[in-house]
Amino acid sequence: MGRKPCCEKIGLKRGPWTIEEDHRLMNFILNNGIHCWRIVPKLAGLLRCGKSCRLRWINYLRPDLKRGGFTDAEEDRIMELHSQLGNRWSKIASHFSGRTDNEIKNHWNTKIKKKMKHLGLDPATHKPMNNITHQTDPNHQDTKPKMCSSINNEGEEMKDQTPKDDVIKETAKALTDNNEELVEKNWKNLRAEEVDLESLFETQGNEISSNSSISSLYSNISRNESSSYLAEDSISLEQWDLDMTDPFVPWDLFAANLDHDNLFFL
DNA sequence: AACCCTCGCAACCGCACGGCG
DNA sequence: ACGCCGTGCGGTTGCGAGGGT
Repeated sequence: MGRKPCCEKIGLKRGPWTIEEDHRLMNFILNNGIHCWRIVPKLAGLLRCGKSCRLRWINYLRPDLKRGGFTDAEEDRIMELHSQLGNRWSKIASHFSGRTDNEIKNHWNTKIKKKMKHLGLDPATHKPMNNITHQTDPNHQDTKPKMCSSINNEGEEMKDQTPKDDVIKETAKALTDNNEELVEKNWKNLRAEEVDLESLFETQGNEISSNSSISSLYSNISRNESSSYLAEDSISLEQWDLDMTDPFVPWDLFAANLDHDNLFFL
């Protein structure tokens, strides 16, 4: 009746890995490589199933993992690849060095999905959705940005949006008019369309260089851009980086001493 | 202080797939 | 062609941390 389990579950440990288990697995793999995950736990002296060992290695112990928060560029790339590949996380992960499919999948489900909904895009289709928020907020209709170039290829959905050039002109005027609210609003949309706002700011810089309010606004938006998409996310990327750093495992030392010839199996 | 809720991440589960005899 | 086996993949769950009441 059905397939038998991949491993004998009785007597095997489950749940979070201990440091000692991590060290045992790391030492074994680095000394012996991986030929059969099923026998790895037995030979390494671990009360885990092979699947669990594989997952732990791939998602956490592998020395080439990047770890830490995703950059805006990475997020944009994930969205672009997701629009082309769908939920094929391993395929998406293959476009990034040092990122795992699990990591990307988690980031998608916890952050990017929210970000897209916030921008009025359906995470499943990457197309604009009829959002109640937009219907009740007249400002949203003109500022709905596109996030992915692939959506551009579809064409139709974007035709009714405010032309990018007009928004740029409007933003430039808002800069000179000291209209902080409009600058901030347009900034997010233009940034989402990959408009070089730094150049725009420099262009307008002569006229507003004495305007400390707009300058500081620009700095604040630039610095906190990613978190500004998500008003509910109060953790900055810097903070996240710190939180994501594992204090117990000396990765750099580990990687520096690694014989990369042993990683043929990755 | 205690409880509840939400969020993010690590880990698990079950199915799919490919290699091999 | 078929069944077995090991591995890969994507969806889901569990749990700890942090914030709110």
